[in-house]
This record gives sequence, C-alpha cells and structure tokens, in this order.
Amino acid sequence: MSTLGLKLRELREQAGLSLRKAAMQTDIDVAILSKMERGERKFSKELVLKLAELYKANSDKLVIDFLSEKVLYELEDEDFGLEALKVAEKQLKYKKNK
Amino acid sequence: MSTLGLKLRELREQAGLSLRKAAMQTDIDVAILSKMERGERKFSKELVLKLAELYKANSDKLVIDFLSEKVLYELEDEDFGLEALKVAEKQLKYKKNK
DNA sequence: ATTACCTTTGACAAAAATAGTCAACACATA
DNA sequence: TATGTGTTGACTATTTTTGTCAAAGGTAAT
Repeated sequence: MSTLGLKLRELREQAGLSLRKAAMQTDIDVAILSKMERGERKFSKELVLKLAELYKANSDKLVIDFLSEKVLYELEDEDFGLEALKVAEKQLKYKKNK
Repeated sequence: MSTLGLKLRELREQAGLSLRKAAMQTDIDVAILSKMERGERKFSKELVLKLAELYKANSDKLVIDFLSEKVLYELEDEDFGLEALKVAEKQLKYKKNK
C-alpha cells in the first residue's frame, strides 16, 4: 500500500505520459519506475523531485509523503513505533530551536 | 549527541561493567561498543535488548529511544521532517485500527 | 497475424552501506 | 613493569540497495 507510488502514478497518467516516457525524461530505467510506482522499490528523493517537476505537481507534499514512507518503513512491525515517533517529534522540535 | 549511547554508557557504569566485559557478555567487539556508545556507529535493536538485560534496565524505553534515533537519522537536514513525522503518525494510528 | 505500443517480471551484476575483525595507541593505577 | 581502562584506524566481509537487461504478456489498430 504505497500511497506515494499511487499518487505518482496518477499524476503521471494525468500528465498523459507513459511509463517509458516518464522514465526516459528522468533518466531512470522503466523497470525501476514501474516497481517504484507499485511500491516494490523505494523512491529516491531526487527522483520524486524530478517527477514532480515533470508532472508539474507540488513537490512539497510529495517529499513529505516520501519521507513519511521512509520513516514508516523503519518502524514496520515495531510495537513501539508510535511512541518512537512521538519522541522523535519532540526532539526534532527541540532541535529546531537551537 | 546520541542520547541512546549516553544512556547505555551510564547504565553500564552503574552496573559496574567495563566496556570490555559488557562487550564480551553480549558477543560484540569492544571497538564497536565503544563507537556505539559515542554515537559513531548505530546500535542494532538486538544489541540494545541484550544490553538492557545485562544492565537490568527497562528495555522498552531504550528501544523507543533506539527507534526514535533511527527515524531522526533519516530526517536529518530535511526541511519537512516535522511534517513527515506528523503524516507518519497519522498513518500509523490508522493502521493500528485495521 | 504482425506491428506498435504499453507495463510487468525476474535474473543478474554493480555499487554502496553496514557490520565485524584486529592490532595498536594513550592513559591511568597498582 | 604489568594490568586494566577506553579509543582509533585500517582493513575485510557481508548485507542491502541500486541499476541493467532481456523477455514476457497485454491491448489495440492496421
């Protein structure tokens, strides 16, 4: 259930681009993009940015989704995932005021 | 500023164990433990659990710290780290009710 | 039924990140 | 000196991630 992949696939289709073309324009192998859109491989941040530009979409939200997915991946099957996120949030907020 | 490393070092000292002994009892190289305590290398969850047991400390909190650190590591220098954490939290909560 | 697209799949190799090993160092104290 | 402490860096091994490629299967039009 990769929400980022789904979103990027929708955006691509809305942009009227085939997988091949989108892959070519972003210098990536078609196979990889296919797998990424279906959540079989992880996106890289660089690719997300390239795709956002190609699809003329807002990149901020996509990057946030990208990061969120990365984080959730680290926490999958962890009993204390939620608690860990809370602690991380607290520390991040603190850090911002440094 | 590895809070997990600092905590585990304190716990070790409170347990009256030298780095060498703690390393031996957990089947790990001294050098690695030294580096982990000082944040130069990342802990593994397995080691955190072993150390918690060895030091007779509550492992839940330590695991939470461990996970939090792992998450923060992924988000370092990211502009939207906080937003990503919020999204991740929301998704994790949702997932729990599945 | 062949041409021209499309997406998906899997096998494989290359590259990068992580983890482990080891010997030596510097410091203190007995 | 001898023993115990923690630290460092160079090196290897292993695991994970990433990239490449060829082929398969689908659809639609000619």
